[in-house]
Amino acid sequence: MGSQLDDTALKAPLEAEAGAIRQRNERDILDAAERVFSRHGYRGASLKLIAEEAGLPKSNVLYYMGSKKALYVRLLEGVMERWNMMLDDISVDDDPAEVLSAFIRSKMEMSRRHPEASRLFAGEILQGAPFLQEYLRGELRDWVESRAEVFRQWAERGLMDPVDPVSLIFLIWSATQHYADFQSQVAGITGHDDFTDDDMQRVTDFLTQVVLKGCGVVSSSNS
Amino acid sequence: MGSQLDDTALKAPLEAEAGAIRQRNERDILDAAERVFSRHGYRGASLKLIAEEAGLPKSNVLYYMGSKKALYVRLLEGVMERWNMMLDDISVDDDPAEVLSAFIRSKMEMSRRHPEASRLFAGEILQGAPFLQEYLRGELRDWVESRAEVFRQWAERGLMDPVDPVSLIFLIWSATQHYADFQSQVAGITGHDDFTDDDMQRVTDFLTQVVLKGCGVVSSSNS
DNA sequence: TTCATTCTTGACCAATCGGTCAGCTTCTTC
DNA sequence: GAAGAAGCTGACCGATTGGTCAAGAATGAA
Repeated sequence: MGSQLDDTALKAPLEAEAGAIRQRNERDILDAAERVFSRHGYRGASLKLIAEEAGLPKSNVLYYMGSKKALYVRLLEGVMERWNMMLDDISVDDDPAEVLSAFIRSKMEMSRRHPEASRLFAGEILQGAPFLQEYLRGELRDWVESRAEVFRQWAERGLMDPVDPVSLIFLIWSATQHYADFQSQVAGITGHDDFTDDDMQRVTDFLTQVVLKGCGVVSSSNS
Repeated sequence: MGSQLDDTALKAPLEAEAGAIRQRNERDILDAAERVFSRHGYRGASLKLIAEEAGLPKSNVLYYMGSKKALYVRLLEGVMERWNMMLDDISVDDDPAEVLSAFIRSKMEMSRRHPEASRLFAGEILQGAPFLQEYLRGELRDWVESRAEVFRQWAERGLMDPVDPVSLIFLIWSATQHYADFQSQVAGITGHDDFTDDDMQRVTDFLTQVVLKGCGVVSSSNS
């Protein structure tokens, strides 16, 4: 439905795309909130701080977001949306080496480019996922199960070892997210306060090598 | 100094071992606090809740611990102490396969047996390690560096691939801690609300296999 | 028994929290 | 330019926070 020209010349009777002012302010608030929530956790973050970070009075934050909880949930939804786009179109006929490499690479890039979002998610899970339980047991579970099935079939075809696919997914998740969630630990130990793109590339190569070799993935076209 | 019989018959002029009442109450408070802090984070945890969990009035908690911050720091110190005992005596002459297996196994057992402690630590790191920066840049860094040196020498002797040892340590840390820190995610996705010892064993075997094979560790005596 | 030390606790406090609201200004649309 | 919608915000509220304190109860060594 709706063609391509409903861009600005529409009344937006329900909500959809609101005025330009609203759009800009909501963007500012969400950006600020992502930083503050990821730094202090849900309860540790205060609306006052978020408002200051966004350069608005506290009342204005409430005006646009309704409540602290609503703001938080909206942030989480945004993260999940970006998240779900990953590995969205793999099939048994793809090359395992390529798919797993791409998976590791894109998760590492996520850790590099959106560490706050990653930490926001991590904090939510760490505290028992009070707002995400439904998502975990629903969408995400299905996502994992369908990828796991592909891995299994690769194993059957002898393209990789018959390892438990779910454990493999967890392994890649945890190893890559570590560089966002535990950034301060990584920085403290390596001494690199600024983890450069080069550092990140080295880690990506390391993980790719270990995972592929460790799972006995036969590389068709390789480096 | 001090022989073995200074057990109970001593005045304890400074602090050391205080009265039996103090010892019992402090233990109760610390246990309760570990649960509450790990569940709600530092700022999310309230002294009132900790007190209730410990079965004491709030004032009593302050009486023994001084302040919320002091209680939290003391908990962290306890976790670090247990932590530092791991892999404390490896040498170049040990068998890489055995050492790495033992490392993975003991970290998995830690995740299994002390998930609250693990989550407490994770929460602290996630928020930028405000209380642990010194520890990270000092003790822990040295710990990592000395283990890394052993890994390097193993590689030189051809006992494993020349992978970056620090990345390898991070990989094992993250993959094992995942099962404590992200317990709710693991539970939500696998459907196993109770992750049994058997599940844990399977994951341990998986990780051991992938890491050893992935790093080209030659197993001398193997399974 | 004496008496100092340790322990226990409810009342209280200033600060901060998320959230409401009335009244204001600024836009948009005809 | 009138009128209604959208945006803005300081004052205010009840609840909760970490922490203090004084006064009393229990404990233990002499």
